[in-house]
Amino acid sequence: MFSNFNIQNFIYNFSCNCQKVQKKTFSKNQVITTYIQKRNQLCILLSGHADLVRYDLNGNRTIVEHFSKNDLFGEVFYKVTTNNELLVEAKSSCTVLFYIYDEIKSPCSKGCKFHDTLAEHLPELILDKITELNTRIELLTQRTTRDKLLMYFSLISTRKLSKTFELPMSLTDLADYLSVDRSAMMRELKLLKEDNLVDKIGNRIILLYK
Amino acid sequence: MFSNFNIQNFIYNFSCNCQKVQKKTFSKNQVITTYIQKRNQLCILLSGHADLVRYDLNGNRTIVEHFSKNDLFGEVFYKVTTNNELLVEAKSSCTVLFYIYDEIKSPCSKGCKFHDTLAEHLPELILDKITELNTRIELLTQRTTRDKLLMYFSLISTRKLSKTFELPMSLTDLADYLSVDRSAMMRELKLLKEDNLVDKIGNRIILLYK
DNA sequence: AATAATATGTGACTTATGCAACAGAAAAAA
DNA sequence: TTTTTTCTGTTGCATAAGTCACATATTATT
Repeated sequence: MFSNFNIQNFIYNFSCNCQKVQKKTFSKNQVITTYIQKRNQLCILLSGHADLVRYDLNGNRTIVEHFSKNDLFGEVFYKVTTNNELLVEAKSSCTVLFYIYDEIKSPCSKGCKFHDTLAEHLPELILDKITELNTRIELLTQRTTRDKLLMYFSLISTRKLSKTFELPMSLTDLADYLSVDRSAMMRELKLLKEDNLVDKIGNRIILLYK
Repeated sequence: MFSNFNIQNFIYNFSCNCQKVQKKTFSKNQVITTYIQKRNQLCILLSGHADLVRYDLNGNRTIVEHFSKNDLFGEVFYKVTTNNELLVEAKSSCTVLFYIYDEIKSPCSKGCKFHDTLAEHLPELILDKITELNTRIELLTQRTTRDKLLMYFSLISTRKLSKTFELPMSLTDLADYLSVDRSAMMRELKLLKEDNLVDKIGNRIILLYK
């Protein structure tokens, strides 16, 4: 995912003098963080699964992003502009590395290698984030639930290098991720099966088209 | 829009030795650029209006982004991942500054001030882009056409600091931007008028709610 | 192991949205 | 100016998608 920069090596070899790095663990359904204005928090998901979730005034829940191991999140990647609540929820037990910035690009005054390396590689990391966001926009601009499902499956299939895969989230969550009604999505999945485009055993998907 | 960095001063005072900057003009409906893989092009719209447009296999057109004066675009902000065609179309006469990078973060070997300043401020510029993308995602995750319209109007209203404003694009384009059918959108606009939430005289919108 | 909680799967019904088609207004081109 | 093109506004109809409600399966919790 990350262009040239190996985030994994980086995370496991970091050293920090500035006391601004914290590692915390969370259990399922706990709120990992809420996004607020003017805070520059950067988080790395070391293990587990988590979602960036928004609740709107109508009670609709939207999964804005879905995070897996080594994914980065935090206000650094999401300047808060509207007043809808944004929070990151643990979908399973999670370990998270928290990092608070004063200034994004300036080097750390304490000579902290972690901070400096991160600042150096931030442009690449942000560009990767942009790619994800653009993909998400492409997904959301699909006009029908069917097209959203097919595109989503195609993305996962490409990522997993296989036409058969387990969904990385529950079907309930997938509906909130695609921004469609769950039961309507289930109906469409049934139609996709009937049309022999997709097979489905529980949460395992098998793409049948070439 | 741009955090600390004044893009306007920057553009009008640039100097460049590396011959990689070009200024071009376009007339309405001309294709300014197409997005392709592995090219690092950065463009600045000096005047006019333009759209980043995607055409899918079903013939649907989606306006991915709408650009006005001083907006930045190009592959730097959009790594091409899918094989859908992406192009920037002039909506009126446009002047565009083109810039080709070899490496995004490295300083210019020719000591080109333009290049260096841009590289220095790229993180901020990209973060601003992220904000736009996130706003766009929030717009697209609105479940109904009504909610999309209301949120879009609210965004423009905030930007223009007025409850009355001219739409920055045609209604036909707005439908492609919100990813909904044009006639269905027109119908919803009529319903918004009937419900006294919005008034509309041609392409001028007046928000009536507090 | 028993209970509770959450997720999946489905159907009947309503509503929102897309589609096609057209007329008039506005804008662009000749 | 006149002509052509594009945009706006509207309708009838078909269909996709949301709502509600419930049964069953699966997964946590006690």
